[in-house]
Order: sequence, then C-alpha cells, then structure tokens
Amino acid sequence: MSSSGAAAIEERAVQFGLTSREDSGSSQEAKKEEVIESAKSETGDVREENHRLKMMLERIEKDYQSLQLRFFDILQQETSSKQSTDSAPSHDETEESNELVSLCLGRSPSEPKKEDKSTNSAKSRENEELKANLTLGLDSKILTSTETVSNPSPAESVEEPKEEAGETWPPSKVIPKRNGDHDEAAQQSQAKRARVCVRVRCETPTMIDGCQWRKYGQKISKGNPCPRAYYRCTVAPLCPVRKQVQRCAEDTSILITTYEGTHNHPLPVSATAMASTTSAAASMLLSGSSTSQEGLGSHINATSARTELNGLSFSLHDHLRAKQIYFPNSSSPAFPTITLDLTTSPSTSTTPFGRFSSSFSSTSRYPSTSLNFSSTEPNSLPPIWGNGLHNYGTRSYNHQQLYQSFMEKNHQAAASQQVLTDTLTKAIASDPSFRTVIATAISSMIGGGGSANANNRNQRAGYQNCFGQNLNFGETMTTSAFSINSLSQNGKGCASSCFNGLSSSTSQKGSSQLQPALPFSVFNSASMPNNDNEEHKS
DNA sequence: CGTTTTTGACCTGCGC
DNA sequence: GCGCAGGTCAAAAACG
Repeated sequence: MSSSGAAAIEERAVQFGLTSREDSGSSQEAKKEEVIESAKSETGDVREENHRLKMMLERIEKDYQSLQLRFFDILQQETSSKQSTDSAPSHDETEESNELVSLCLGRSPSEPKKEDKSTNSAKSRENEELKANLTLGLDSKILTSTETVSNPSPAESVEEPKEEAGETWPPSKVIPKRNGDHDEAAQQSQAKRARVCVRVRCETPTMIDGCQWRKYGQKISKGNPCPRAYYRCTVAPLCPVRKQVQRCAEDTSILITTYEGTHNHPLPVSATAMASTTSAAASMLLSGSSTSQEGLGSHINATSARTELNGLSFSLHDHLRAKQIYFPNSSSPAFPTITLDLTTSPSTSTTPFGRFSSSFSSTSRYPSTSLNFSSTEPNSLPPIWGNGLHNYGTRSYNHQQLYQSFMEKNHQAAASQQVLTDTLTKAIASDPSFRTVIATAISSMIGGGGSANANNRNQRAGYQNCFGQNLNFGETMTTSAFSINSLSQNGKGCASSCFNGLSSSTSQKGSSQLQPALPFSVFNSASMPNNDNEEHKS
C-alpha cells in the first residue's frame, strides 16, 4: 500500500512536470511543495486505510479460525456420540458418511408431521448446531443419519404442519385437490415455486445428483421428440421434490434436468452439492422475482448490461436470447425458472469465465433466470461438472490468474473448488438479489441466524461487510461431502455431482480447510461496481 | 416378493 | 365450451 502511495506521488509529480530539477521558479517551487503536501496527506490516508485493512484482515482471520474450531468441535462431538450410541439401522448412504445435510431452497424446510416427534436429544443437538452457526441461510444443517429434522426456527414452528408439504410442491397434488381451504396457500406456493434447470452434457439417461429418484411418468412434450421423464425424490416418503429430465432436441448430448421443490428431509452428503447449488440458484431467483415482479424486472429485462469487476466481465442478456438458448423446446416457463447452463456455449462471450445472464420475460408469467457457467472452450466441461471425471488441472481457467494475488497456494486439487467459488462469486457480484440471499446466509451464520429472513436493503451494507470475511462457500456448504461415485444409480447416470468431488478434496484433507479462502472482499461496497442502483437504472 | 419402470388414462390450466 | 399440452396417477410389467 505504501509503495503504491509513493508511486502515486511520483505519478502526480510527472503529471505536473515536476520531475525535472531544473525548474527553479518560485511559483513552481510553491506548486511543487503544494503537490508534495497533498501527496503526503494522500499517503497518510492510504496508510490509514492500509492499517484499517490489516486490522480487518486480522479480525477476519480470527473469526475464520474460531469458526473452524467450532466446526471441528461439532464434528468431533458427532463422531463421539455416534460411536457411543450407534445402534440405529444403517441407511443406504452409510457407506458414504453418517452426516446428512438438510438443504432448503431458500425457504423454511418443511417437515412431515411424524418428524415433529423427534427426540429431545436431537433437538438439543440441533440447537447446538444452530448455536454453532452451521445453519446457513440456505438451511443447510449437518445432522446425523439417525436424526430427524425439527423446526429450527421460530418462524417454522409457527407454520401449520398441514401446510408444509404444500408449500414446496403444487398443493393441488400434495394436498387433496378441490380443497378450497388451501387455495390461498396454493397461490402463495405457486408464486414462490421456483425451478432450477440444469443443463449439462451427459450421455447417460440421467445424472447422479446424490438423491434417490423414482420415475413416475414420461411424456412427449411438444417440440421435442425426446421424451420428458418425471422423477420424484424417494429419500423421504413425503418429500415434495421432483425433477424433470429431458434431452435437448437440438443436441441430444445435453441433458436438461429441472428441479422443483424443497427437500423436507436430511440429504445425503452426496446430494448436498447439487442441492446447495440449486438452493442458491433458486434462492437467487426467488429473491429476484420478488423484486422484479414489482416492476424492477422490467428494467433488467430490457437490458443487456455488462459490468466488470476486477477484470471479471458479467453480462445480462435479454430474455429472448436466453429463451432461445435455454428453453428451446417449451413455451414460456410457467414458473420462475433459473437455468444453470453447464454445457459448452456456442456463443462467444467476451468473458472467459462463462456468462451469467438474468432475464425476465414479458411473456412468461414468471421470471426466468439463466446462469451460464459454460466454458468457451469447445467441448469442455467445467471440471466440477463432467462425466464423473474430475479433471483437476487439466484445463486452465483464466480466472485463477485473477486470484493469484489472493491465493498463495494454488494447488491443482483446489482448482475445481475455485471454479465453484468463482461461480458463486460471479453470481453474487452480478446479481444483488443473490448477494442478498448469500448475505443473509452469512449473516445468519455469523450473527447466530437471528435475522435470517431480513434481507431488506437496509441491511445490505452490513451483509457486504460480512462478505469481506474469509468465508469459503465451497467448503461451508458442502463440508464433509465426498465423492458419490459409490452411489451409482444402477450403474447409470452421470457422475456429475461435481461439487462432491471438489468437496471431497477438502474433506479428505482436513488441512485444506486452512487454505486461504476466497477473496470475498471483492464484495465490499467500495469495490462493487455493480450496485443495485446501476442495475435498476439500466 | 418388494421395488422400480412403463404407459395409458386422467386431471388441470390455458388459449381461442 | 372445446381442444391442446403439461403434469400426474395407477395398474401392469419388468427387474433384482
């Protein structure tokens, strides 16, 4: 910092033509002194800022270490308690891990009635976990396999259990049809229902996301000769989560998987990767739709804005284009849909980091948002989403260079994790609503989750300060996950749970958790060029 | 024999 | 009201 200040002085001196010692005029001398004085004061300011930043960095490191210690303590508690009381029947994921993570699509996880009868010990332990701030805003919890999820927040306890199932899936199905008592809830549910569409190149019939699915229907949809398969989550009997799998008509190697609903049960760790991804995406979508539907979306719709952040370029595309790209086979999406395009993008984006596009259709009833994480490199997949092969280090990503100043250790094994976190970084930096969601998550994690639902703009400044802390989402959200290669669903399906692979690299190596975290300081308001006003103006 | 998949029928929402 | 399309149900078949 101080060196940069000296450089600034020199630069200014050059600007004023003061580098020559032959200037001898008194007025020029005065000017020179004036400039030097101002430069000195500027240097002082820079030093002050440098000192503040150092203090902030120290505090962040302390917080990070304390969080890590608490996390490890909880892990040890769980393992020890499991060893002492482990007599429960083994679940089919016992091969993987005893930890289950419940993730919710940005909403309160709904619980079946029977799970309200969870034991007091489970609740007490859960309270411990809540106190340990392991609950993200995305409702990620680490639980033992023998535990069931109880309502973790007062807001959830207020909810009627009868309404819970209907909140996450069409109430007309979960709740008996023709039941007028639930019409209002149905409307709310419909308004809040979000779909996360994942496009990935996959030759197998379906991609493995860690969950257990049962096919309950198949239909030929209009405009696509490839049938659309309907799957239902069978991890829990009452889980409302469903997914649709369909191949792209234009490129049958592309598998389009649409997730809908919220898991109301603990997830196998192998499923948390996809769940966390879809959770974040859906949360972003829901958060964005809540504002866009009030008129803000029209602004975004009309724009093809591009912002740059530290060399990262993000662009917003209009919906027509996005629709052509992401919804070639269907009419306007009936529900708010966010698309994670993890395929090779035929369009040449100016950013080497893929494309993030958020768009809202004027024809669709609900907004549609697209996240394109595709590589511009032909026939390449992000190493985190592939055919089950984690090609760490086989492909170079330019964004890693951007982080070299921040990441002292740039191991190849951490490359995929960087991809994930970079993806999140881009998404957060590009979309204020996503920032809000993530900020809420962090806020709940740091501040004890007391105000998890408060995502208004007044608190955004505080949240952005939270971003300045060294929190590694890739590790936090998928901690203790590992590869799901052992979870092959009858030998078919893509082992595309990319995030498991990367998280396995972190979980298996405990020391990796001590790696420098992502520079979330880029989200500080000072360095955030893409603030709300700019987006809303455009 | 239990679970999963298949597939035709049925239901619902929407546009005309 | 009718037709269409998407989504779901449920019985039968297939599978392990």
